[in-house]
Amino acid sequence: MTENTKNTRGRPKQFKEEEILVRILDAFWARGYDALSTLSLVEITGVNKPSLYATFGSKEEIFEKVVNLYREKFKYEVALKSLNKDSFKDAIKSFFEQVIIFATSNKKAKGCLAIHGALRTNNDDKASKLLLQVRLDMEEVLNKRIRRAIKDGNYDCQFKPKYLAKYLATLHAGINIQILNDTPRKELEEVINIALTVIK
Amino acid sequence: MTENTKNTRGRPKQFKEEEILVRILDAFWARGYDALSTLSLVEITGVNKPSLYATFGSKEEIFEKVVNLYREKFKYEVALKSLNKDSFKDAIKSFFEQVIIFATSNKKAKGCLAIHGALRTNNDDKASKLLLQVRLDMEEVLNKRIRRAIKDGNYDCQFKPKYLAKYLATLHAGINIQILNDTPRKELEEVINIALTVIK
DNA sequence: ATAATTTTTTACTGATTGGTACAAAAAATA
DNA sequence: TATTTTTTGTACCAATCAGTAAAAAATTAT
Repeated sequence: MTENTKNTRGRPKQFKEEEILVRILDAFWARGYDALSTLSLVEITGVNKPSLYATFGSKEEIFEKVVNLYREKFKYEVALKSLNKDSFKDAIKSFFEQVIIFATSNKKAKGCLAIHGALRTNNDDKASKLLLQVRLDMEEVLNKRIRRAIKDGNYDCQFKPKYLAKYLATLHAGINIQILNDTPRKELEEVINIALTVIK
Repeated sequence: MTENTKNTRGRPKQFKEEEILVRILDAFWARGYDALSTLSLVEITGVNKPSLYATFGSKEEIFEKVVNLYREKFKYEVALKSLNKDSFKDAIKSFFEQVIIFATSNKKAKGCLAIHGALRTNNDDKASKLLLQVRLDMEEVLNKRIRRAIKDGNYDCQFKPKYLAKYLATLHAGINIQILNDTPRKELEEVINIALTVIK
């Protein structure tokens, strides 16, 4: 499916779907849903519109595929790399360090797609709802990590885990706005230092 | 200037500039800069386009006027009502209570214009830069309140004031994303309770 | 009345939006 | 070689965008 394997009839595709999706992800990440026109998609990918539509569907469907790519990317580059540390506080601290690295890793984009891309999208659009789900997923991941720490006796939590998770998700969102403000990385780390004094 | 006072020549204006600006503020607040078309402005205000352009200027200039309205509104309805409390922690806590009330006060809009409206705007647009300035202003207000508390001996600050201010601004931004997520007010208050344990 | 001034109304501009019809091109099959 | 299948390239669609030209309407000043 992904490759133009032998024995397929018809003119062969002149691009690889995955490569194109990655390029489109970067573009949506940098500019949001509404601001990125389908003509821009053509210029960025080098694939003309009818081919894009035939392969990926409408703009909304393209965005849906891109968001799924992003979720995997975030999961592997941020959550998995940080949250499985033994010490709970180290894990959370590492999570936010990775968030900063991740949010500034895309040369053109600033911050997290789930936050910036979402907010640059009409509220009632399907795209907006997709990205809300990504944000809620993220909170759920933090929630699970908190409860694991409590269960394993690694963290004496003085708050309701649900609300601590929401606090961390709020912090994550806020950090991303700071990234949009071009706040230097060093200052973000100071903010996180203060924020995480609530733990332990 | 604001009213059609006597002794003015020419056909009288059929609207009051201030009332129109307030209605436009609500609309930009709810939908952001890009998503609100000039045609929508006409429908919302009942004033047709040439009159709007003659009175307020281009869409960007209209937005600039609207942002200034918003800044005053925020200043008087949030900052002044809360930050002049004697106790520093009470002041900050009250600030966030007011933020929540303010962000949910507009029936149609959710959250803070400076955050939602901004993020729904192209990064390189003038509108985006205007709203960045509003966010930085807000941080500066918090910064001043912190330094005043330290100077007056009301708060033994263990952090650099600049970074504590940035932390609070980050929290403010995050809270607004949570409001976009439709997080209930009660949960937001729990988040703030946790967040403000860093103080004292 | 008539002239001067300002606002409103209608109708429009060129540019851009998401999406598509259609035929040429390139491959496998028969 | 001829046919079938799929993708590509061109050229377009109606809708919407921000912004405006020009004349009609409503007022004050002469």
